[in-house]
Amino acid sequence: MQKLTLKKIAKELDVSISTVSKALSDSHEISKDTRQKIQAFAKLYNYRPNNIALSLKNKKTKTLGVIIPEIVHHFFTTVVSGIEKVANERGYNVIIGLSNESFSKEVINMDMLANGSIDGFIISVARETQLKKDFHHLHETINQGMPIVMFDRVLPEIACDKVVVDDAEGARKAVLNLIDAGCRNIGIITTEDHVSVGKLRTGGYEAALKERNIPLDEGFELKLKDELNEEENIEELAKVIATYLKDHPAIDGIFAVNEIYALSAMKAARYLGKHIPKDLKVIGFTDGMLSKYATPSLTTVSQHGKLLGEKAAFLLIERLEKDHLEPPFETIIVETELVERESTKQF
Amino acid sequence: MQKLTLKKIAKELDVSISTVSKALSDSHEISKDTRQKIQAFAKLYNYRPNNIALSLKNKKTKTLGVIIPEIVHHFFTTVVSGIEKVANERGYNVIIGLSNESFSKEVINMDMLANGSIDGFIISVARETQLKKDFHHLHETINQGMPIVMFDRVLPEIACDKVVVDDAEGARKAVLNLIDAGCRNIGIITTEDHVSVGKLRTGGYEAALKERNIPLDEGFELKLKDELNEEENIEELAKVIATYLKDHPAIDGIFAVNEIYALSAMKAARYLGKHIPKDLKVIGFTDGMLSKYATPSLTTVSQHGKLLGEKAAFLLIERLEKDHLEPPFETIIVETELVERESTKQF
DNA sequence: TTGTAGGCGTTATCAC
DNA sequence: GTGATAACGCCTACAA
Repeated sequence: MQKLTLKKIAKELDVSISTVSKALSDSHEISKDTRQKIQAFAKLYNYRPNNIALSLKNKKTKTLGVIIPEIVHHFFTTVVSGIEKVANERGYNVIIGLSNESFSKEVINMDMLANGSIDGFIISVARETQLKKDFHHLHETINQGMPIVMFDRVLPEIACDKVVVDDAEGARKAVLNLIDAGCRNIGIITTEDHVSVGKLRTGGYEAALKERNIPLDEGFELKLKDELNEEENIEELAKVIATYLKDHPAIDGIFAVNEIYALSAMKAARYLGKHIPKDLKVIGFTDGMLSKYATPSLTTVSQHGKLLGEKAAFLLIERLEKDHLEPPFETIIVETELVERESTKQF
Repeated sequence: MQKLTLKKIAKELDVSISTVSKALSDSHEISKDTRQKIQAFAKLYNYRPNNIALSLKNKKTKTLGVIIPEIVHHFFTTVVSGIEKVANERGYNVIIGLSNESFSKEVINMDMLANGSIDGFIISVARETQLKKDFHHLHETINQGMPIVMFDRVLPEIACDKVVVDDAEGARKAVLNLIDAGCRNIGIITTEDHVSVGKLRTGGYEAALKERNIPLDEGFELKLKDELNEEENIEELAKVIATYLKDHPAIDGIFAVNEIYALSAMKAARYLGKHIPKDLKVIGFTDGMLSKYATPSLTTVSQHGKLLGEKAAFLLIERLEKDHLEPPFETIIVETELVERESTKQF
């Protein structure tokens, strides 16, 4: 019971292939009789046109390539769900490629997909790519006429549509919230500078302090090495933060650029016998499961990942269907939202 | 700067298409001279064969279709990462389709992919599909010669390769652990019966009690309605569990069939002033982030999702490449592992 | 050593 | 109203 094709239908009903094709698209060129006969037959044996053949003919695959650094990651996962939603609504499929934060895997994955498998990319670049600043694969892709939409970790060097979280503003609002809650010595736990979003969030932190005339204390900025993000270094992470908190006993508020850092900060505070939120208030970035279920539950800056994914897919599909690959390009900023929970409660 | 094709190279170098094709596959039919010339040209302009054309010709797409109920879900996400790893190693791409636990979305998604876009499926069926027991889409797919590998939520009614977690045994080990830790009145928080894994885990729970001659108390089994799994019902969930715990004050151990239920049980216990693990020990199923970062950290049954995904991809690719679609089919059981943390510590 | 022709499944154009 | 033909990009058996 192999797949049915136009050819087989044609042979079976003793008509030509093109007659079948036309009949199935309900063309008025074909007599009502033959049309109905062919349609009935096709329906009975559940004929479906072969996507691959259509792709070859139309030079459109109706599938989007999504390249993300990691899939076991709540934020990216929400973005993908948003992409998938819009893609599906508009008849597109979604192929996922994982870079694992590696430059070469990102390149290989894109190469694999760029050769006809997809119509366009939605990508959040790997950390290593940001570090190396080697963007040849992105340039080549665009030069070949394949549109790219970047999200979250975007590159100013690349001319394409972008969807970003309002990182700086989200961080600013978070830090202002800490200040309003009475914190005066606010620390930040962030990533190394090459991670664009880490840098932006740090910028927002600094802006908020400046705005309220709180002097910036360099020592209050803790930049954590990339290696500490590995799963097996959970304990190590908390220890590093504990040391930092001990070295700066005045700190009464922490803004962390992600959930894990925030939770680790809470754990570290617990080691030191500090009560949260009484002695130390904490705000994280990325509103995932962890924040919701933590004890105390964690106040976070929600990024609306799903919405972000929807916008990215929308942007890409619009560009594809309008067949308009030239500038101007759009950058959509998705607003963040402060979700207040127990870790910043006032007494 | 459009994509380069054999045709264009042929015209450019004034040879025939087949010469180019042969030269690029380094065929000895072609003289060393022309071969080198063509290869150099192709390399210079970065020629890549078009995947779609290859797929059409070879009737192989080298891509796997993965259908899962949800992507914002740690377990499925780890499985996908395992699938992606093996797929990539063997030159396959991965298309993701989300069913959102809906029967019709599952059918639509599979239909969309089954028409040539992929070579085979890896699927964990939607809750609604298990409930409806309508498997026509799966049967049709298999009848058309497209192999399926089912994982986690598998159906005995379908003849295909399967990869499952050792649910019953994992549950049994967990409950035995509770008993050994001194619990005598052990409750279970589980799903409705139509969820296959919920049922299996409940079976393991009952087996463990029987094994240790602890009488089964029907009232100790709390079956939670599907609706309570929705995000917005977090608080509701904890309340239902709190009522249950209050109604059965003797309970000193809880086995929950997933992370959320386990965490909600801990929250409920906290409402009631019960100390964990002193008054109540808790074990969950699914070793995700939440368990690791909970306070107290949660003892769980780890399912090794990534390994499971790797096995599933391996099974599918093997079957595809051996071009052997007939029985016998294989069922691989991935062992679970009890990860002991604070929620079951003895005093 | 190189080139021609046919076919994978589809649709569109043009001829009958 | 129906059918033959070409084309999408590739590969390969078979000529030349």
